[in-house]
Amino acid sequence: MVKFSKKIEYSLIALRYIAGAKDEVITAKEISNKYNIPHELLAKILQKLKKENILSSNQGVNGGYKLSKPLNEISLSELIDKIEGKTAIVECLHTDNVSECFISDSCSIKDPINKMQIELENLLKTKMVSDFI
Amino acid sequence: MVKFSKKIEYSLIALRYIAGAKDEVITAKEISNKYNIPHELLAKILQKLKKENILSSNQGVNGGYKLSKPLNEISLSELIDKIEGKTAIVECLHTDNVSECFISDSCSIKDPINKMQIELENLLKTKMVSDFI
DNA sequence: TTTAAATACGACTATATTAGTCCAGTTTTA
DNA sequence: TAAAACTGGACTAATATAGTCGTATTTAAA
Ligand code: SF4
Ligand code: SF4
Repeated sequence: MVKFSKKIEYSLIALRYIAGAKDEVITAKEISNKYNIPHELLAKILQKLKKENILSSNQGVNGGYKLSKPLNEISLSELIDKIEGKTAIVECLHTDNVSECFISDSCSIKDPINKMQIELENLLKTKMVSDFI
Repeated sequence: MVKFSKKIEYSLIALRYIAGAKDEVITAKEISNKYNIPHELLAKILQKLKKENILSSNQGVNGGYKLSKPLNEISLSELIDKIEGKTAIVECLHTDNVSECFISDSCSIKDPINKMQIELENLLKTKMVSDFI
């Protein structure tokens, strides 16, 4: 029910490492070597973080990634939404999604579940990536 | 990252229904009909809830389930643990489990993740099943 | 005493999600 | 021009969730 995906864990490890490093830019390889994270997978994640404006990158030899903003300005909520895509705790609360729960009409717990979702979101919003250091 | 499983949703719907019904006992069929929940699946869930002492049951004709304790004494945390089995938000925090994350030795985020887990658990412990009404 | 309605249990299949791999680019510096 | 790095998409593998099936047992009532 509540579980971090590896993508999120790898993101946190990588962001933390990049934030703490002295070098101007950090390569995916350096991080994947240091933490035994599968290189191709980590590369994908960093690319995504770049696309989402959490990282910026230089290509070519001596290229790599650096932070676009400090870690205390990135909430866990934001990170999750950007890495995994915005999700809801139950089917019927997805906004963008077309799939509909076949119980929906008769469902008796929608409202309280909705409130629960908000409480969880609030917790995730107040947790900053910088808190994972 | 945070998602209710159908088993939990069905549990909540069923518990709520059983708590609100006047009849002495409620059958799995009655609930599955009313809410379009797959009967066999719901039956499994109710059996599990019985085994975990949240429900008690009578077999045979006119049999069914009733609550073993009031809903305000069952936390969401307890329900999840009993239905899905005790889980942790990351591999390395599982107590019973033997599987080990291959990053574990070098992992830099174990401690803060651990704290996060405790915060989430606290939220789930304070939410009672009776709050889902 | 037979039948039907119900729980009980375990194995099985199907589907969805997550994790990880592969390959063929492009960019940049030495 | 070669090597080091990012870029991007398709692919496969592994795992977890959701749902099904078959068979047995219990029990009240006809
Ligand atoms: S309608 Fe009810 S059962 Fe279906 S996804 Fe929403 S909360 Fe869950
Ligand atoms: S060791 Fe680190 S990466 Fe591995 S499961 Fe624990 S927190 Fe996640």
